[in-house]
Amino acid sequence: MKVREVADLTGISVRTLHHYDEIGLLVPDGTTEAGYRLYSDDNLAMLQQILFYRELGFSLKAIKDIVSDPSFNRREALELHRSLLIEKRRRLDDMIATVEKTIQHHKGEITMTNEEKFKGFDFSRNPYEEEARRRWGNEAVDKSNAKVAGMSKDEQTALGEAVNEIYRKLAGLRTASPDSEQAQEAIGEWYAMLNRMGSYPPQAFKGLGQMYVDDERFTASIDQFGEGLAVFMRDAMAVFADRHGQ
Amino acid sequence: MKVREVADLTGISVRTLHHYDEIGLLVPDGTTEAGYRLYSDDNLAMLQQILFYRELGFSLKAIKDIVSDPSFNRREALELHRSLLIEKRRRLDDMIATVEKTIQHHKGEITMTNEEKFKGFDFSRNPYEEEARRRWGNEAVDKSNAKVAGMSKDEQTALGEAVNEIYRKLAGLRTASPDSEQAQEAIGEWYAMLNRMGSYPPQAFKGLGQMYVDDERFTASIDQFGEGLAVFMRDAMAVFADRHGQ
DNA sequence: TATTGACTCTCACGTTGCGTGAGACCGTAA
DNA sequence: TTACGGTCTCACGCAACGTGAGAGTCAATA
Repeated sequence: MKVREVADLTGISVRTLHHYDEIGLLVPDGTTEAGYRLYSDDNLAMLQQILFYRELGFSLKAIKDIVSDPSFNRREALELHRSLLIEKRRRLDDMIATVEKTIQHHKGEITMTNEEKFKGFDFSRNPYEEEARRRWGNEAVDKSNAKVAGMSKDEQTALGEAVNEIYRKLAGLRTASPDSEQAQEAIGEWYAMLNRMGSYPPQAFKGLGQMYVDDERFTASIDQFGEGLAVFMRDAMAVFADRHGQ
Repeated sequence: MKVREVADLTGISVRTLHHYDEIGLLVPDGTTEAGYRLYSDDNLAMLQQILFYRELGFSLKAIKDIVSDPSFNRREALELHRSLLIEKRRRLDDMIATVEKTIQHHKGEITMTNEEKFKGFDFSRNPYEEEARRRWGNEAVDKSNAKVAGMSKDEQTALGEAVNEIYRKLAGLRTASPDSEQAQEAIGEWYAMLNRMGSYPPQAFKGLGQMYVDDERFTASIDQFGEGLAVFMRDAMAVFADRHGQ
């Protein structure tokens, strides 16, 4: 496919495709003798990934790092996308609620604090680090700090909220069996998430799960999302690690 | 409130507030003798509006035009916000569905066309909407969007089904003459349908029909119901408009 | 065959919406 | 009165393209 066709298909501009070529983010697989860019189906799949991340507010540089990472797993990435998108929708819900409240407020029906007025619009004020320190203790945070520090505020916020999303999902499943399909799928998201921040081979993942139960600080903060969640996660993580390690 | 307080409350940076002051988008109501910016509650309300529009992707210049317009109606604006946010969420739903489909696709369970792969990613550059805004102005399009966005999922599904029904009926008639009684009756239903969503004077209706043929994206999607349907509809719509316009 | 007219290419500068210091002043708590 | 954090105004930097300019390409048509 030539530039124009790709542009029409995806809704982005020709200039944008040129730009992505320039910075090496999306280099077309082929060119005609005349120098026309020719995009393959693989290029299109890659572009889809790029647009996913762009929509989520990642910088092009960050996107390049992500998709060119050899450990980049398409399937896990897609599942991460899904949870990030869901998180974004949740934020939109907050904003919609804020608007509706404001409308009511204008009708004089209720009162709003200034803080309420901005609920859902609070993107850059990032609870990630504080919460993470609370949740995992300082060492764990320091370890992943290198990676996280390289991210933009938006990316960090997205991550922190995605973490909450996974916790909530797991909390909702915690009465099921840890080796149930749903539980394993959710814990797989958690695994993918952790591997965005650091490198966790299955054994480390399993050990981390054990720590959730052994270290009461972990237990306490995890169980905020639901009584017994830490134990459930430990078990699910163990099953996951055993199935995926060799 | 001083800059820092506003920044903390809203999650935007001090620099951003300075910037908004510089460009005259949000000038604080007062200053101390030392030159410190002092933001009033009105300023905060205005900032809320600004952030609404910003989140929706408007440029700061556009936002300035909007909020400084004397005819700017806070309540209507808020209701428009709500519907635009809901529309955005709907697009997010599309994207989530696309991701889920892609995940299934990776599992080899279903196949996807290239077009499907990009559904939901065609945001502001939506050619239909842009064109419609150019031709009939913003209010008509916004109102139509608002109406559709304000519907429940079920209602939207029902609407979509009704639209398809009319298309099918028209497709069945497309070999007849565009000014035949049957054709004119069916196109009349189409006219009624459109007027349920927005306001289309006969001339706009005629123009819309022309667009079905001029813009190949329209043509393609309409002709899915039958080869030549777009052309047939344009002709029938022109006849209808001529007969019903004054 | 020549000529459109739509498409593509590569520079290269312009624009938006801030980020990021630098250097100076303000305010209050010890 | 000295420290220390908040605030001010320049002013340059940067990402992600937009927007021509000028030139080559390609298929259809006169």
